[in-house]
Amino acid sequence: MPRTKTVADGDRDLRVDAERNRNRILAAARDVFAEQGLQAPMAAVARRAGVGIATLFRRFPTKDDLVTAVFADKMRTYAQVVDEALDDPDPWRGFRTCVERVCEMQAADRGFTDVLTVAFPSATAFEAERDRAVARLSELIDNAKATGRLRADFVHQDMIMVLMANSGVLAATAEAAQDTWRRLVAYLIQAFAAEAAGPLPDPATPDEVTLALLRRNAAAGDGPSD
Amino acid sequence: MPRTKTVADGDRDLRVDAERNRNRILAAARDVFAEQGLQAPMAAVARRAGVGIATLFRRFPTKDDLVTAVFADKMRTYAQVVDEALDDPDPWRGFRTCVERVCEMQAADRGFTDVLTVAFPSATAFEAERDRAVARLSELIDNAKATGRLRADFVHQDMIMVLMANSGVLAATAEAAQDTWRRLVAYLIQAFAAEAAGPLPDPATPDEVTLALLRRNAAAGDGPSD
DNA sequence: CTACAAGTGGAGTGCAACTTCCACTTGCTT
DNA sequence: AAGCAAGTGGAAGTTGCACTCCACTTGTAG
Repeated sequence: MPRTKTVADGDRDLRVDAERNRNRILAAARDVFAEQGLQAPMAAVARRAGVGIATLFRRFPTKDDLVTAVFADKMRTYAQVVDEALDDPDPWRGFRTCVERVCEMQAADRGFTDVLTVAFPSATAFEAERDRAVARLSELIDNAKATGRLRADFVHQDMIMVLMANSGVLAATAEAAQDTWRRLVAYLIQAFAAEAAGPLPDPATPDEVTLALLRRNAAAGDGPSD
Repeated sequence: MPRTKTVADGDRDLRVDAERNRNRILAAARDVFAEQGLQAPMAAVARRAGVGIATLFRRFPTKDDLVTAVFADKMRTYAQVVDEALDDPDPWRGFRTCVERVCEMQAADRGFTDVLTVAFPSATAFEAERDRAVARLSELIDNAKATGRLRADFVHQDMIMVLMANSGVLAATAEAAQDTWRRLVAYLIQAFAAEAAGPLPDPATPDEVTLALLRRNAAAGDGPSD
């Protein structure tokens, strides 16, 4: 038994060249998706990575697998932004910075915008990260509310709403008026301030929002019938 | 000279059955796009209209042509909403109603959401309507500002920004949490109130926003090169 | 150095969409 | 009533993509 194969879940140990190619593919996919969005053809990723298409599909049997792998990282980074915001001695400033940072990341990555707007792959890879992020975010929100600066009726689902809204602006302004998202975010943050508080419709439940965040293309098979 | 052919621009007078089919196609397209979005196949429109595909393409040589024809109407309706808002004796209430109504229309029509988010066809058909709408909108905005309720740094481009943002929320919540857009709009309107006013990044120029609104898929040929 | 399993690349397949072609039908003119 | 241009439907053509197949190459164990 030459190979030690201790790792079970998906990646047994690859031959060194294969491992190198795998990394190249991931890096290429990160770039390509960020630039062109998720609809970028697999061939483009392969070309950028300098490998054949077959190699790409051997490592990631389906496009969803590749997308998932690429964005698992990103999701981790998002969670990290929340962590950093928690370190800010001024929770309200931390909160605002968090919103801005997250939207900025979105603006820098067309692929992530697509993930929210257009389609999303298998969910499981993200759930752990998501739950952790939600917990931290709720903490941040509570702290900010405690200062009296964040309106009391803000809920963590609103953060996802911000991402969705930002997503729409980014998608529409990819070619022109590219800084529009900053204005949107500024408006929203001002709306989140306690002084601005007026009545709001009830938010969706966290579960509904999660569903909205992940579902999307699962319903691709709903029959248009006639 | 049997046929009177007075109408020059695109539609000479059709045979009565052809005219009937044309109307059926438009009605079908309106429905199909509203339900399924712009990515609905042409075949679905033909099927719904009860005509063959060739008939559809004879009337609208390209999918863009059909989309344009369908949404020229809608654009007119949008402009009308602004007109109604101008009639409101309370300009600030008129303004808020206008924002809500427009977003509501968007929510009711998945196709219009796509027009903003995903792609857009030839521009010319809309320009007249757009210019008129902008003029009326500016008037509405000025009136609302005069009451002191609308913040002074609001610009008409912000209305498009609202549509874009709403578009993102709607696209993401098509399957779940479908009322999220109402909460977004409520937040935004509160942000537009004078009391909430804080510093904002400069808006894009009107031209940039128009470009962003119409361009989108014109750049489909930009070479990903490597 | 040799052998072979793992790895590779590019041609090929299937599919879903837009668009075109063409043999047939039909409303309108005389 | 007859003729024919306008109109029609569905079958093909085309393109763009995800994904597969297979003859070849290469890292590595003995």
